[in-house]
Amino acid sequence: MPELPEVQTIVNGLKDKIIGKEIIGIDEFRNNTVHNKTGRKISEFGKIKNINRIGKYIIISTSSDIKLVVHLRMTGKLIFKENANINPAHLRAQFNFQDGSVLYFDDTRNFGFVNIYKKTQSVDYLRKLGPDALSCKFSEEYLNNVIQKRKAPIKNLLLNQSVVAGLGNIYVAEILYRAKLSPMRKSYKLNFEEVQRIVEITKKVLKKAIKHNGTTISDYRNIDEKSGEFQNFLRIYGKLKCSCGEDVNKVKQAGRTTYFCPQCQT
DNA sequence: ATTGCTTCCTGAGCGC
DNA sequence: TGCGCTCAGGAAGCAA
Repeated sequence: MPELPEVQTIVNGLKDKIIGKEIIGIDEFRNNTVHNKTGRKISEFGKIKNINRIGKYIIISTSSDIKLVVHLRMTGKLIFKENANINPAHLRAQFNFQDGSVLYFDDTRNFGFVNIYKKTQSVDYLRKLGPDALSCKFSEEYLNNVIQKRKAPIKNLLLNQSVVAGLGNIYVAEILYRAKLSPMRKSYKLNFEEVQRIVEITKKVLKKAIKHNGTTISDYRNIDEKSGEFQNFLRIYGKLKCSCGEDVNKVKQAGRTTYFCPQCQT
């Protein structure tokens, strides 16, 4: 469910609420949710030191050099409460802090996970990620270089987390619409000016979405269970008509729904 | 190496 | 009301 802006909104919320809190335990309510690869007891993890984001991954680091890697996939939510007083419908795990506050991990479809490593452990799936979409490493030169060698449609390439980390189905649709590029265009056929447009618009759209706390279509909520507001700024994803009057086309690309306007996007 | 299809899982929304 | 079908902000794991 969540893409970069939604994950960033969650990270911002967590920074506000849980830095400095000591983890005293993690309860698991569904199998295969929490994977502790540290060889250490959860009671030894210490206090939350920092929270970061790489692509759609949330990285929570602690004072005893542990990192908790959380991925929410389609329906995962993190919900923070000062007291353990709610019972989320699809609770998979909860983090208990020394002061009685709780972080719930709720996930309807069971696709998400919490993996725990020592700081020094190398994490394969993180190593394989491309540059984060908001980092300066995701530049015109970088994307142009990657794109020249690829035959896949530009939409599929932008969804590939090893090319650029953080984009998902909604934001790729919005970016290509605003860049006036057809999602079906073969990557290597884009010229440098078009690549520039993609990179520039990507950063602009993501920043604006973060400012509006992400996009809520159905499941996504921040850690206070509040919806985002960027759905009010969507121009193509989920739309029936383009502002030009043309019907929005809906096709499948690599198993995912693509929305585009055949008039405006070429 | 790159690509795209299938799969994991649950629930919402729709037509009948 | 209820059944069956399709669809969903993701990404591993395959096979070609």
